[in-house]
Amino acid sequence: MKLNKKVEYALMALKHFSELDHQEGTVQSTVSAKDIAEANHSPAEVTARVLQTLSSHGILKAEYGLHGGYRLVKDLAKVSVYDLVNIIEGSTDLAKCISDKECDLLKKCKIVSPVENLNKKVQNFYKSISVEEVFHV
Amino acid sequence: MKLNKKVEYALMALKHFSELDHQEGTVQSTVSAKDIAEANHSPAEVTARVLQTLSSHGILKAEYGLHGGYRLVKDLAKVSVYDLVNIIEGSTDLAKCISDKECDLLKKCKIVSPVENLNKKVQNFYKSISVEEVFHV
DNA sequence: CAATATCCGACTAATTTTGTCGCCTTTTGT
DNA sequence: ACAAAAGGCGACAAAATTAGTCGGATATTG
Repeated sequence: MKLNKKVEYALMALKHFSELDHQEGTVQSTVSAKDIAEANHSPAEVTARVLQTLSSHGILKAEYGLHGGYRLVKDLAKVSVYDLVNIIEGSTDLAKCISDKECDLLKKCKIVSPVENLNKKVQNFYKSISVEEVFHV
Repeated sequence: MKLNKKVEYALMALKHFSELDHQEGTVQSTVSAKDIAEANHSPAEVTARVLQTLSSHGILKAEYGLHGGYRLVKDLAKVSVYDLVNIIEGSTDLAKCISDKECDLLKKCKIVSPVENLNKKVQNFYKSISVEEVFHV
């Protein structure tokens, strides 16, 4: 039931981007992975990987080169916690058995549908919360 | 964000108990840890431990001896998913830092209150779902 | 008093999470 | 042209957590 570090780093990074104020009509400047990591005291390599993942999913946009880095390109009001966790962790399933075709136990067990039921409720809940909403306490 | 095995075993066990039909006004018969484990194909020792935990928290009642075992003594409509996870896992915190006084990172980081905020929302959600509700798909 | 239960501490094994390293490609400034 | 700074990515190593096992103690019943 815990958030993992990568999701935390992603949240920290997104918060960093969301706090950059930038002029109306201008393009927000880029921030390098290194700078994000330093600002958040998060390990550089891991942070870089997280940013790459966010970039490959269209939340950030990456730019190569000397003054490269990342830029926020998606409205965080339109990114749900569900989206974020799926992007970073790859799944929001409550139990492995839900996607696991080889689970002997759960084929026999009586709780597959109850767990699937709970799973849907939880996922819908996470879908209902945007990242922006999380930041505005 | 995943349920761990112990919680799954607990759900399976509770479902087992909830399906024992028993006469109005009579005491529900006991089921041993061994029987529960066999019925659910769950490892005996771990299952036993889970049942002990449920027992020490007043959800089941244990009886020693030859015809001993466990008996459901709490209305599952009054046990929330939040309760269950807390009993089995000891915590429902989304991030370690929330209870961890020694987290250097999070003292400096910008997302403690956002994460606490999200944490409360999630916990309230889990409080709103009873175990009985999970079983009645 | 033997059989069958729960109870519980300590331990091991397996898995997952977390972080690191090395090397690659792309872009920019000099 | 080319060095420096940036992202991209596969493979690996370390740490932490989760899952499961073992041994023995206590309680109850026939």
